[in-house]
Amino acid sequence: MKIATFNVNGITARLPRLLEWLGEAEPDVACLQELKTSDETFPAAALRDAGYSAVWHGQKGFNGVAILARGDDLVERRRGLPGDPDDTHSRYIEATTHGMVVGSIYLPNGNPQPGPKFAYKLAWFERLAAHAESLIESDQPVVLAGDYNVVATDEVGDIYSPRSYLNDALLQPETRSAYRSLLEQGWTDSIHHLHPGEPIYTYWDYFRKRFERDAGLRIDHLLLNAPAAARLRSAGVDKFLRAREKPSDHAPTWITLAD
DNA sequence: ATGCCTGTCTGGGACAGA
Repeated sequence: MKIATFNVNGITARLPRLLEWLGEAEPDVACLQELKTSDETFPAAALRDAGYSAVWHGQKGFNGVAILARGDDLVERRRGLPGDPDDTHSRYIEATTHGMVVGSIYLPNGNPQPGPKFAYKLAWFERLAAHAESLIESDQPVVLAGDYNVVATDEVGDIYSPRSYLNDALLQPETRSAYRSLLEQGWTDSIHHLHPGEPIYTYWDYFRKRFERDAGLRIDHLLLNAPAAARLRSAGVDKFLRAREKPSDHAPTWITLAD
């Protein structure tokens, strides 16, 4: 069982890369973020032709999350996080498939900080933690996968160098503390668990030759509750896709679970 | 010291991203 998360940075512009990656990597489940398109314009037919059913929560121009699955039914169980009916951003969708609960997460970036965007990030993080608390004890495997917009530490496993990101919302103590609190509920950070300290990045800025220099960040994470973690076998990043024409600035990040 | 790129909506320039 292969489960992936991929911030596509615009599913319309990224459709060729997305389709070729689905064909090559063959994930059973794929969480997508930053669709940047409305519900009406989501390319469901092209994905269906590629063998994937989908649930999605779009938004015109920015945000937007989806879950794709093949080989089993995919049933949406929630769109949006509880706790703020006035939140208009499309940043969370949750479904059941293959006997698991899967959440696709696009946590707010939060820049510039301090400011209202950073406050929104921290508030959204609290709502995510409250919802995660309701999932952690599930007897079913639960996978919360997505772009958390958190660099967990200053260590080289998480970021090539913190120097040019010191002021960034992704590295702030409040952001890291929120992520740590979430993990302390009992979630396993898949890549960190299997590859502690290894520089395995999931995002590289488009400019300053950041990809060519492997000057990356690990901000896309797959969090597992105990029944899922017990089945964790491997984890990695499909860095090859970031090297192709018109790539996303993120690369697909994946785990495999024992069947 | 800095979105230096990129996508989207739009129709040229702003906004968002990290």
